[in-house]
Amino acid sequence: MARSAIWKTIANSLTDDIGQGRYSTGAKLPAEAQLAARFGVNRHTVRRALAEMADQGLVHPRRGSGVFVAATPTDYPIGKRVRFHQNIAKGGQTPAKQILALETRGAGKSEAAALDLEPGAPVHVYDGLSLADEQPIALFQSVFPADPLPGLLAALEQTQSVTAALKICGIADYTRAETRITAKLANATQALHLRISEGAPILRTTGVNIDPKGRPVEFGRTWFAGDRVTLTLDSQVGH
Amino acid sequence: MARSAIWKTIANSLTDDIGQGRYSTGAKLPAEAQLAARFGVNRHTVRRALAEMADQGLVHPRRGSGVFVAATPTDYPIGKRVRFHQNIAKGGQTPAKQILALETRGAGKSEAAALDLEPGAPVHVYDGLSLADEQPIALFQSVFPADPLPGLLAALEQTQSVTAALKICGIADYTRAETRITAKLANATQALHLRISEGAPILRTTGVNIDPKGRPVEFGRTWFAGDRVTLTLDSQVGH
DNA sequence: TGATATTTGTGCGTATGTATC
DNA sequence: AGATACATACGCACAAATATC
Repeated sequence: MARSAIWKTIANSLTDDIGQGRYSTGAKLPAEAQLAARFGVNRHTVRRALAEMADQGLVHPRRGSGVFVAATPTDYPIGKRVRFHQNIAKGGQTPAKQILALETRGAGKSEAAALDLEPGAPVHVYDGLSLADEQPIALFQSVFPADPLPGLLAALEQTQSVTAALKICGIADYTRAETRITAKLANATQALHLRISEGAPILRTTGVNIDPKGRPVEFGRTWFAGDRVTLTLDSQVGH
Repeated sequence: MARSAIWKTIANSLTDDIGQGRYSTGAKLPAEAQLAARFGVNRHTVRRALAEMADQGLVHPRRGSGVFVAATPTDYPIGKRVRFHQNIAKGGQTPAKQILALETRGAGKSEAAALDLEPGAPVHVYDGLSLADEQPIALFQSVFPADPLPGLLAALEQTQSVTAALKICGIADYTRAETRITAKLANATQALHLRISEGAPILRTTGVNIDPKGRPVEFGRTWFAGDRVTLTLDSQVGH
């Protein structure tokens, strides 16, 4: 049996090192020259192994700086009930939210369509930033019909939580009716807030939440930092 | 009542033009200078309108070339049953698949874990390209346990369809057990196959399909061109 | 291949109306 | 009322990418 290529062995070894926690997330690997010396191979061979690992998203090189262990992305379940606080807490991380803007204005076309309103009807808009363990995870914009929810903005300002604020306004439960997902590149504003570089990959989801009677209560758009989040869908049922 | 900004009016007007089909997808809008003349405003004002539309993904500018109407992305439902042919055909487009590679080899670690096999156990691997209306939509790699499916590669070569090939091998139905989604940037190989530029956004999904008895039959990874696809999840049920 | 025109991207300066303190 | 900040709009010039001949 042919033994596998040296670079594969090295890649496996380093992958194992990372898996065993000998290099923690964000840590810098030894320089390529040092790794080459350790494994007794040419630097090119180490580079081939690192290239493979970078392609798999395990590490990311920074020219002139070093090769760093990539942060393992946070799992974010997209199911019938999407709850940021629960999702993050379940993964053992500490959730937090930061308010960027709270306002009431007229609904745009797509917002009106999603919420089943007339264009221009008053809506509450909540722009914010979601964090896990102090690290920005996602930018979001939630749009709510204003008429049935007069006290929502005040509740949001207090709690910062959509779930809690809706409960205060009399909506004890809501479920996800539809979700759409695309990939985008971060623009300057998103990059700034999410502390990623411009042009980094972004997962954009749009979703509509409905109350138990089927009335839309929230139209949400979320921009996840692609490097930090994996959306997971567990055994969902179609139509 | 304050009239709204000129640039907003222009953005609405152009958005309407696109919606009405006066500019079809892929078409080039008149040059900024011409639009400025048409609306009787400064070029900056037109640019502000176009910037808004670009931010919403309605158009995308190409320096030196023009501003083009963005293609409306193909909807791709991710539900309990994920079937490429049906998904595309339902959207009124013509599906096609192109085989890039068919082989049998030993399972890697992650593949073995997903398929509930020992690492190194034989697996069939199907690398391919999915197209809708002749346009590349996604790259995929499907991995199947080889032992229970001896004739699979031949069936795949004939039909190019996973569903059909599995049926030939005695698996009449299969459902999606788990799906994971992240955003990446296209590398050179992916860019080449998908005919997008390197660094363009990619939607990567990994999923496991199981037969009615709950045994994993396929471990699939798919790289969607982010600009051309929107994943949709309709009313799924969690855990 | 190379020169030229076209088109978008960027920067600066100026001016005006409208909120906000 | 005054000062300040901000959004909007116009004008000009040049850089950078692309298209064309």
